[in-house]
Amino acid sequence: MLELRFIRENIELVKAKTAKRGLDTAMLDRFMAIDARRLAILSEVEGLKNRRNTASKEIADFKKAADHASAEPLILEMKEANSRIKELDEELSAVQESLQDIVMSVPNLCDDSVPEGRDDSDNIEVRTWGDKPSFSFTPKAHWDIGVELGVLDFERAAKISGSRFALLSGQAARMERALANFMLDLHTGEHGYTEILPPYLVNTPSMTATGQLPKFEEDLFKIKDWDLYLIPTAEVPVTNIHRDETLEERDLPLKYTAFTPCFRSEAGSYGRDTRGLIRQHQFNKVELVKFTTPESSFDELESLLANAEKVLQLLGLHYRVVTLCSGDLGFSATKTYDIEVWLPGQEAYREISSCSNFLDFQARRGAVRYRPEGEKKSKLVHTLNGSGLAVGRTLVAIMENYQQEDGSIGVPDVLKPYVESRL
RNA sequence: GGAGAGGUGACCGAGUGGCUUAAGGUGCACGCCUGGAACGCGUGUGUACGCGAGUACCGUGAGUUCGAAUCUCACCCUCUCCGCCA
Repeated sequence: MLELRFIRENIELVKAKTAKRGLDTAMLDRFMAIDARRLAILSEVEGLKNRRNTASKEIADFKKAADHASAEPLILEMKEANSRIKELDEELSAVQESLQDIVMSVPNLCDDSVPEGRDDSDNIEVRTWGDKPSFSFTPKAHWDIGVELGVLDFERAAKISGSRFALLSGQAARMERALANFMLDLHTGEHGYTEILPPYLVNTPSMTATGQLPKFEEDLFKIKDWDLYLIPTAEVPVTNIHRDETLEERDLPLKYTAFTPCFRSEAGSYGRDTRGLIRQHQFNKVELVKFTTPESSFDELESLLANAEKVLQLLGLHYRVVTLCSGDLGFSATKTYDIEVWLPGQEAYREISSCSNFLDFQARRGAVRYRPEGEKKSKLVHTLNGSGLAVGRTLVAIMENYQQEDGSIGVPDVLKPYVESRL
């Protein structure tokens, strides 16, 4: 969420940045009109309330002096003023509600370094790491490898749950677990993150703070008869750890990592990625979340990205980093890097991590502040997060990159302790 | 599900209709003191909206009143005990 006053005072900038994302700016014109009405009501009703407050004190003084005759006309005056106050208050809350609806659906301003573009084809490659592996045979897609090995079962998953669910067994299930442990050990042991195991069901205020609500409810699974949603990413519960809190600057940056399942309805992606593990209603992810000062958030974005890249480097998987263009950028983010891993079975780079800086956009919605050293006024923190990594897609990458001609799958060296300790 | 207790500022905690513009304490900031620190003393210390005077905010929402943290109603949450249960 952007600050109301900022929108009012920088309306042309906000419109330009919203247009850069390829979005309609008509709502911003409505914002200006409604906001003007709001200010007019505010000035009238606050004047009346001021009068009421002073009159109430006068009445109290008269009553104390047992001078009921002098108090009477004031009481009558206030009875009349109150009916006008009630009128204005009602209009004010209606106006504020529609203003709130608009402000909550205005996306974050994209950073100046974000390239202008329409969709993912306009994303800009920043760098690549490693090389595409070469094969003496034609590499297969992971769904063929997995089904042939008997470790991926999509048919039974469909029977149990439906489409876009998977059943992992044996080596695949164990490797998924090994990957999660490996990633968590790396981020907690080497990168200084604190491990979190959060709730997987969260309420409306939490979903609103991080930006999933009110605009993207159709992407979420909701629990019937409860104010609870299945998390689409650990970003939601972990960022909400400090909702409505004031942190101390010396404690920043706060760095958390969490391994959780993620649940997404994938509404509107009907024909896409129907085979394999790439696009599921349920998948596992190790998430990285940071709370920082405004001064350091862009540096922290670079190190967050480096922390995520490290996972792929240690696994020996070729990837590239892209900067998302304005049209592909998420609603709450000011800048996002995607890491795309190479999948030889599909001869394509596929997103395996998304690392974003949200500036104070989520912090304002969730009221996450910090007190700068030596200052008395608190400020909003900056929040960041990124996948470190999507575990299911990492499993896919290993299956496709480490496949052998005989149909078996090699185990990356760093993963061997995790896999073998389970045997 | 049944019974009871409670939700007040960064934190603890007083406060049952108008000297509450929320006591007191802790923490924090600044100043004094000190060679430097601790201790001590003093001052200050929330959020939102508004150019500002100011207005609003004591779990949430509605109500009573000239006036509500304080009274009424509904709801939410936390804790304790009982029941059920992984």
